[in-house]
Amino acid sequence: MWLRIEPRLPKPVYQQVVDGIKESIAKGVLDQGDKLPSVRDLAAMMTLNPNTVAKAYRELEHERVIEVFRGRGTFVASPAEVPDRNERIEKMSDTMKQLLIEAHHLQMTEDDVWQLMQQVMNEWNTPSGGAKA
Amino acid sequence: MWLRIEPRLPKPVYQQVVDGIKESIAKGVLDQGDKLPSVRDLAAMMTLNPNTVAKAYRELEHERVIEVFRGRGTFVASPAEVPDRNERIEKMSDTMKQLLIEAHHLQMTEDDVWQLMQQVMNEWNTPSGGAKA
DNA sequence: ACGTGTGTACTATGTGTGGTAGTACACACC
DNA sequence: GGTGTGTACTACCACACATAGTACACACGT
Repeated sequence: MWLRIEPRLPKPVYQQVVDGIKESIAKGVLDQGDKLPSVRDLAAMMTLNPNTVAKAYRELEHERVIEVFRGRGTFVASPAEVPDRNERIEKMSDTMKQLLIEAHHLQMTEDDVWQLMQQVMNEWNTPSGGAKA
Repeated sequence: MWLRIEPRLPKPVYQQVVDGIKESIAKGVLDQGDKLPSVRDLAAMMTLNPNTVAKAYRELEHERVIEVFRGRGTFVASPAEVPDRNERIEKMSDTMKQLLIEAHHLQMTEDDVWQLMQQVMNEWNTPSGGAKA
């Protein structure tokens, strides 16, 4: 299964579902048009409450990551206009700024940050689940 | 004042205090040995509860960002061994990975991410509060 | 027309975190 | 001994997260 949930982590479970599915899509494990498990099925598989999964699906639909067809199921959406794009890029900038502050307090130089970023990108492009089939 | 608190934001207030102080130090607005306002004073200034500020100070002390002297006050610590350094760098990596996923869903290329990072670093080094006095 | 599979909506309940309020204590310094 | 400091409590409220259970609305195959 492409999803792994850790109820212990501070990150809310529904958010882990959202992030997990987005990661699977970004990695190409899930592709445009692929059908996702039903709310009830995924809940059973992950031993979660259907409401929790439904909340995750709602969020993903709002971000236009998936498409929901009542009575038929939910599917990975085709890339299209993304809502709130500017706001979300702004939030990415804030996150990066936070990274710089944290780096400073870890006594890292900006070069160290670049290097770490490079490493993360490499690991991202390398692993088995890499590109689409 | 170097601190700005927005109780509306989803980020907990005490965390905003923590981050705000760490940012001020990283920017050089606060320097090694500088005295911070007392728990009660800062609470009054920011219209917060003393307990909330105390919680922030506790967290900052745990990270060795500040030093606390009972009865005397709290001061910006001198750079030294940082606790949990590896764990925190791991967390930075996770954050960067999340950034890459988010970027993908915003239809950004890796070059776009690099460029944004560059821009954030520039803005970080530029502004008025820049280097130490 | 009906049954099944789907997402959705609602109420209720329990738990944990965040925040405030108030009080009391412990220590350092003048 | 008084003042300024951080600390430790207890109590209370608000909110988000999660679960549980029930019911509804829509699509599709038969």
